[in-house]
Amino acid sequence: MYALVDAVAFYASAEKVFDPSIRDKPVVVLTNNDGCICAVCPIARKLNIPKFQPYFKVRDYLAKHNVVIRSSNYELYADLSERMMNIVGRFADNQHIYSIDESFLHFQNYQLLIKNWSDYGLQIRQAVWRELKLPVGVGFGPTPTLAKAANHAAKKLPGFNGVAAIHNDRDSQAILQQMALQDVWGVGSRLAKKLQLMGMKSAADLAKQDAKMIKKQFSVVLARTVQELQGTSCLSWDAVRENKKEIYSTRSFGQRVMHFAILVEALVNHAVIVARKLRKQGSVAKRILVFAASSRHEDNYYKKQLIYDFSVPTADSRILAQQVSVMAVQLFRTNTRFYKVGVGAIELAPTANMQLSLFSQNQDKPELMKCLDAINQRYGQDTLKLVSQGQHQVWNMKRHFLSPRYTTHWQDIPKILCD
DNA sequence: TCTGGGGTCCTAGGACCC
DNA sequence: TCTGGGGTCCTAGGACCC
Repeated sequence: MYALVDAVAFYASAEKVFDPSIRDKPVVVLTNNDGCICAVCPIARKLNIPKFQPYFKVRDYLAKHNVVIRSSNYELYADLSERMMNIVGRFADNQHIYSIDESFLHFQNYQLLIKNWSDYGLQIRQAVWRELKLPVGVGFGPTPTLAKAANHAAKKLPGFNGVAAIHNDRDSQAILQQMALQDVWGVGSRLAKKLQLMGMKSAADLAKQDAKMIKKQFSVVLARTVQELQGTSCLSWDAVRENKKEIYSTRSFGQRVMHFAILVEALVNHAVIVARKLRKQGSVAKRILVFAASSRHEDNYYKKQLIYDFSVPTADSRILAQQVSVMAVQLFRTNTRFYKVGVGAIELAPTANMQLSLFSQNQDKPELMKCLDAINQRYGQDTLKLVSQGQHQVWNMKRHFLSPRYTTHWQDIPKILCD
């Protein structure tokens, strides 16, 4: 049995944890640079506020309905996420953290002990609420895709109170019939449209399809989804938590950037982030991609990207940063209003069998990196950093509606005032 | 003033080679 | 008369997810 546990409108709910005064109000959270709406709490959802709309387009509507607006407070969310994952992880022998607010659980030994999955889900829900004041949804199913579907039902369909369990075909039929095609994990708006043209109306119709036919007409990926909906596990537990094949760090600037030095500084910071993520999953980069672009919404849209192959694959922050700053020279163009830059490691190898080059000296200092990670882990990100990462980071993002970093900064710790 | 997220994986089509 | 293949690698862009 699998479970998927995730938070209800995680970012919006996280904002409510330390600010009970907004718990009964509609709350939305904006993406980086306060660009788009990325989380809508259940109360705000009733106002039909669409996700991923540019904020400036709905600003008046939000103001009219007294919607509370918050910028993304990643430090707060990351910390709450970690706590939530720890609580949820206690309930199974295997956990895979899928995103900041979702984790899959896999029950092997526990399976024998659990009599009633719905009750068990309720226990998970109650534990997270009691210890963290975050609402979660819990879905159980014989495959990861069905667990996802059950989770969707738990939160969106009437009759389930945040917990749903699929034990057999009858259960899955009942839920899939009420599910839209694009609510299936792996089916987006594009695929949903095509499937509708073939006469399918609900997730249940997709589940009825012949996987071989789907593979022929669409892709392996969708064929897998169909089989998963039918109750055949295709994503083995190991596949669910496989290492990433690409690792990116990209960001748009708070203001347009026209200076070379600032562009380089931003790119170096992305390189450092990519290097850290690589080390975390035990990979080294064989090939990296670096890009810089102006805004798509502007005339003379400019984008340039470059690829570089390391003769010796690496996850060393210094080496990646160095290479990226060399490449920045070719990305830069004068009189260009740069809007977004990024670095990606697009071909990876495991650290364990690192290929050494015959001709070039290996500059990697894994021990130094280990030390750097340990210090930053303990004292906060970028406590120890490269000089080229810069001091002030003027290019950083715009966050006008930022809440306090309640759990990660001493000066922001909640105070209880007594008269 | 003027605004438009970030991350990962997949694939179609082009370039190149023999 | 006049035609003409197939594999690999690369890359941009698409699709999906949250």
